[in-house]
Amino acid sequence: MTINEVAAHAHVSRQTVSNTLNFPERVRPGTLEQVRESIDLLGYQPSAPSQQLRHQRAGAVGFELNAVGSTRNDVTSPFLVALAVAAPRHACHLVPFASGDARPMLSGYSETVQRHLVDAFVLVDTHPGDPRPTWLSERSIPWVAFGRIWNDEAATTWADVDGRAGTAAAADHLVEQGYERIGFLGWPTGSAVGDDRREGWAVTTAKHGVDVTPQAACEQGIAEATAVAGPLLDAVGRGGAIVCASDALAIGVLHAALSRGWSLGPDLGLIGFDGSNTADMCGITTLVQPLDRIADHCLAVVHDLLDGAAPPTSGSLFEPHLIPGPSTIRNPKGTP
Amino acid sequence: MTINEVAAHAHVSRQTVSNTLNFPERVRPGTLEQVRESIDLLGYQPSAPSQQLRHQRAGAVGFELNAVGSTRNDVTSPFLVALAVAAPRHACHLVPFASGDARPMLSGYSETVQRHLVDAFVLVDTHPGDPRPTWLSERSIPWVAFGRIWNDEAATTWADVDGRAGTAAAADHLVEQGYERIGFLGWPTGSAVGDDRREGWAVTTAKHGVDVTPQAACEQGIAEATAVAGPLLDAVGRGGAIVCASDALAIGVLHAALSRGWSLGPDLGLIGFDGSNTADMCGITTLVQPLDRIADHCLAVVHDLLDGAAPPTSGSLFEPHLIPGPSTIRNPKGTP
DNA sequence: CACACGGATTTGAACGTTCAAATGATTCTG
DNA sequence: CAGAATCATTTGAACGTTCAAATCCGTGTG
Repeated sequence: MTINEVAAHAHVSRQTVSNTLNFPERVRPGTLEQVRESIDLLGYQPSAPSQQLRHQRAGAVGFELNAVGSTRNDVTSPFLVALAVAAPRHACHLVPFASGDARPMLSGYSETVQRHLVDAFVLVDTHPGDPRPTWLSERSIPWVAFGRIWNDEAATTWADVDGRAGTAAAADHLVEQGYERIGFLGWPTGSAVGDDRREGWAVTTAKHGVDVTPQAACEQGIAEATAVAGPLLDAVGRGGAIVCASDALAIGVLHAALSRGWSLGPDLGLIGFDGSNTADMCGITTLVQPLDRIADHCLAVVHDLLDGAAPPTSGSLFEPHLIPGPSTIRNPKGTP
Repeated sequence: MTINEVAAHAHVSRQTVSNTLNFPERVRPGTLEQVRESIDLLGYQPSAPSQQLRHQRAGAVGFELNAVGSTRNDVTSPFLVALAVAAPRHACHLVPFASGDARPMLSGYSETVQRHLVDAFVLVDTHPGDPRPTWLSERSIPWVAFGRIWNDEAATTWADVDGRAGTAAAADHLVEQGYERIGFLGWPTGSAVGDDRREGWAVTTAKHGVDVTPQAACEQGIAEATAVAGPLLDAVGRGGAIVCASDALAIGVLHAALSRGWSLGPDLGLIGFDGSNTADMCGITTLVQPLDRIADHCLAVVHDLLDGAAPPTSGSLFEPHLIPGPSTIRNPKGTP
């Protein structure tokens, strides 16, 4: 089904059909309706390759998939879904690609742009020393990152979750639920994300005058968390609570708690971070990242960049949303 | 960088450049080398939109993303990565799309084909009554499924994991490790996948003459598994083992075991299914699906269909691979 | 030495779309 | 009522590629 077939059916020229879709105000109302009828009747949809060729724009955004399947899988994979949902709103589609292990790091990026398969990228799993932002900027290829850009203070095309606000909300929630001893399990000091999340907890427990606020740290992982959870559980005691920097850590703590015969909620308040499926299935209260809004923001940014607009004046932080689960219900059915 | 610029640089016509890439045997050796030099020097890569337009083929495969983020997330999301890795080998790329909740079920499929964004689909999360296979076949749009096709016995364009072989390997492994009482936790009878997995365990434990083989069933979910795990643990007793139909179920059993103070391995042998990240992080022995091979097979099938080849004579089953973890080490450091 | 033959290379056309310019139809103005 | 102005519509050209047909050029043959 091509534009010419529609034109023939509606007894107009191909350009009138084109105008009907792109500049309806240029077409006389009567003709407009008639053409629209033909379009609907024939189910015409313009061919993407033709438009891409004509416009010299792919209308697509590249997305490197290596990260999915890594430790941060819980976040990046739902984020990809959020991007796919948001894409139609920005008149674009996604092209995921995986740079094979054997090939140069950035080959996937250069190939997809050079072949005009994509005209911009969404980066995930950005980290200090990440070569991608500078590499792309040097070639003036538009990009936006989910996650802060550590290399370059001046970079503004990024969106991230407000970890501080998240753990603050977690601490608020625990106090509200009646927990009086609130610990924190995070990652070793030095990672900006981790420090941010720790600080939200620290400031907020202080604000509420919580007395017992032990903390511990370990690498991201369930076994790692279980290993260091002991002293933390001792410190907050039965009936205390722990805020974790990630859902994996929370699950590790859960295992440690179960091993001592503590049950989630009454014996231990527990809050994770990221809104992973597993946390939900375990009944752990968690901080859900607003991935739909973040995805929308990312696509809006690259869309504007492609239209030649100036980059935003700063990166964007999005507050996570606390989803209460059984793990923070202190009195399942009863009065305080 | 277009073919014309390369042609000018190499002092030949555009068609010679085209032939250099597509039919090198038509080009005189001397010219060939000279043109190749220009191509390398200028870093030319043919434009995908042009080729798509000319060939009337997108060279892309559609992939519906709704399923990712669902309960089967653990499998579909790594499968997408496997597809992305395999895609370059089949000279194609992926176009993931999400049918928004508000819109008709199959709109994503019809739009992407009509716009020539994709020319085939890989289906996941197929289920009895799935409208997609017939809908696509009626329109003679090539497709292949990861998961059996329940509607249509005659369908052969699918690949799936051999659940029976998987749980059989699991039972073998447990016997080999010295476990003498081996139970099974699966899904309610009726789901073909679940029944298949149950049977592998049943047949193999019988073969080894295992005496104590209790079983139980519940819906897919961690809490659900924990809820029904009690009697099963009682039946196999301390030092027994349990094979599960999925990793989520295994984690549910793990929680029940931890609550009784049992430790994985010595007190309870535990095996999950699917090779999820979480199972790995929990140290649970699991059956990893060969997603890379399955992805490769799927893309090969649609590629052949697009070339007009006849569909395969039957669907393909792939045996999962058992990855041993601490959860099936009966004697951490010692003799039997 | 004219001529057919073969391989190497070039030119024309087309894929479906949209921009720019040209044409056609209508109304307004003097 | 001729001519200008405005609006609606059509035609030509181009995006980069590849297929098909045409041209070129050196060789061997009658």
